Amino acid sequence: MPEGPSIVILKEEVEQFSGQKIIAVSGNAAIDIQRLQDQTIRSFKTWGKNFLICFDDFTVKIHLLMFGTYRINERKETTPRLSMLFSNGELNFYTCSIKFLEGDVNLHYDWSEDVMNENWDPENAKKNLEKVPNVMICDALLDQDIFSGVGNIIKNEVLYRCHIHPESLVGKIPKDKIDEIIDESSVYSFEFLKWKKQFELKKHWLAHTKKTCLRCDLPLIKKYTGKKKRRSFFCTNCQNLYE
DNA sequence: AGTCATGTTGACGA
DNA sequence: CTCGTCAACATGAC
Repeated sequence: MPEGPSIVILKEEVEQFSGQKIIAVSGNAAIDIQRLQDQTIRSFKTWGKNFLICFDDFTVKIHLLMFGTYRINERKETTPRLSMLFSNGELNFYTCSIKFLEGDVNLHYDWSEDVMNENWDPENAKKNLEKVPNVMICDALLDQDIFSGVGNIIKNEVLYRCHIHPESLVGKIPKDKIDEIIDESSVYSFEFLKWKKQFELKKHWLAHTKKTCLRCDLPLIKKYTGKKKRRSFFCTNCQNLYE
């Protein structure tokens, strides 16, 4: 379900509850969620795949992991991890990771690392990549401390668009291609957002889950690459391997 | 029906 | 202590 763009959609959908007081709270989260009773939500934020509910002195960090879901003004059959009731509706989260962050949320996150944040800084990403020359680009793109919000779909689409083999080593990739990868990680994330909202995300996949290269018509390779061993779809003819 | 997947954390052993 | 591996979590699509 969730790469960065999906969490941005979540944030947009719950804005109706920003500024609202939580009049009832329940759920099976491992932490003391009763702390939220009568608290007023000051803002919603996202950092990559992290959804943040900000209060005066603390923040609730929600990560949907692979299977997390949510419902707005609806309920599922199963017990929610966290359910919040407001005077104007309710918000329910299921099968997700929920933690507290204390104090100012800005002390917990570097917003320049989030490819969808207004403070996203490509130069910062470039510096971070220079620190890991021996890492495969498929792993680097999934590193949330470099490309916060990028997930496996975005990884595959960015590498295909940039003609880069996923097992290329960061330090061996030409500088101009590094710049292109960094730029495309943000550009594609916003295209992902647009297409996801139109319920036509999959229609626009060029490589992810595809069998054939649309450029040269040769079969795409499916391989679990890098230390993260996440599946990659790529064309050995059209994507250059730098090693 | 079984397999697999848009993800992360923490335990464990070498 | 650090590194790598893997189990755990848990749902829905095919």
